[in-house]
Amino acid sequence: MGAMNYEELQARARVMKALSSPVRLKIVEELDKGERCICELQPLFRMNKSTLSRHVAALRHVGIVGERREGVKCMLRLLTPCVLNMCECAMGVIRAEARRQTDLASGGKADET
Amino acid sequence: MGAMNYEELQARARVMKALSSPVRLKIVEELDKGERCICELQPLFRMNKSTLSRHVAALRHVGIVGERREGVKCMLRLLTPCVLNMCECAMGVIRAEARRQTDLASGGKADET
DNA sequence: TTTCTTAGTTGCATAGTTGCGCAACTATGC
DNA sequence: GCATAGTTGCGCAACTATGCAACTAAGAAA
Repeated sequence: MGAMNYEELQARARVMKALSSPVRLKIVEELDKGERCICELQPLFRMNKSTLSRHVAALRHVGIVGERREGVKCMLRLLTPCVLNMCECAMGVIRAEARRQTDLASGGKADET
Repeated sequence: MGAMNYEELQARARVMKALSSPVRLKIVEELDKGERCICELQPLFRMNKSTLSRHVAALRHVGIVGERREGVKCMLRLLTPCVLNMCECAMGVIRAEARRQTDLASGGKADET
């Protein structure tokens, strides 16, 4: 991955930011199971529907989620299942850090994913 | 990747958040080339060293970056090169979205504005 | 030793951003 | 008309990014 200009870095940062909320990650996780409308997502969260709508909008805005109108509902789906890889990578970081903490406690050295 | 509890989602969100800034992404990009101290990173940004120090701290805090003291300097390095995969994934999302925009513009499928 | 220099961190103040609920709105269908 | 599904404007509280200045840490010089 070569040197990037600032616009590219910003674009990437926007994608990361869209995924930097547990609520939005949970939405992604749910949509991975299949299409859902917001009204189906709502019972999974105890928050105002306007707030949930904004979280979904954030994901739509960067192109992670797409919508298809079906009567009164907006059916949502993942446009880029690639984001699941990102989640896996994030887990890698978390596991590596956890390992480091453990190894620190038991005297050893740790590294890498 | 099975259903996750809220703590796991939060942990992932923290990793994403650490990468949700163009400055921090650039730091990661630079550290991918090899160890660097903050004083070597500084010329790449036109910001106060305290601000840069805080960006680095954010990356250290989630376990993306580690440090090794060498005299007066703190040599920084990527602990989890896995984050580069995340960046690649983010590029995938960006490219997919760009493609969608292009298809829309050239009178493709959807209606939209 | 003490002082000086370089590298980095931290407290504080400020400007800007985000997340949230509430209420009002649009849009679709009955 | 009414009901359901979503969006949007507004205001507030919490958080983030930033620069400045003061600080610590380590080595070099006097």
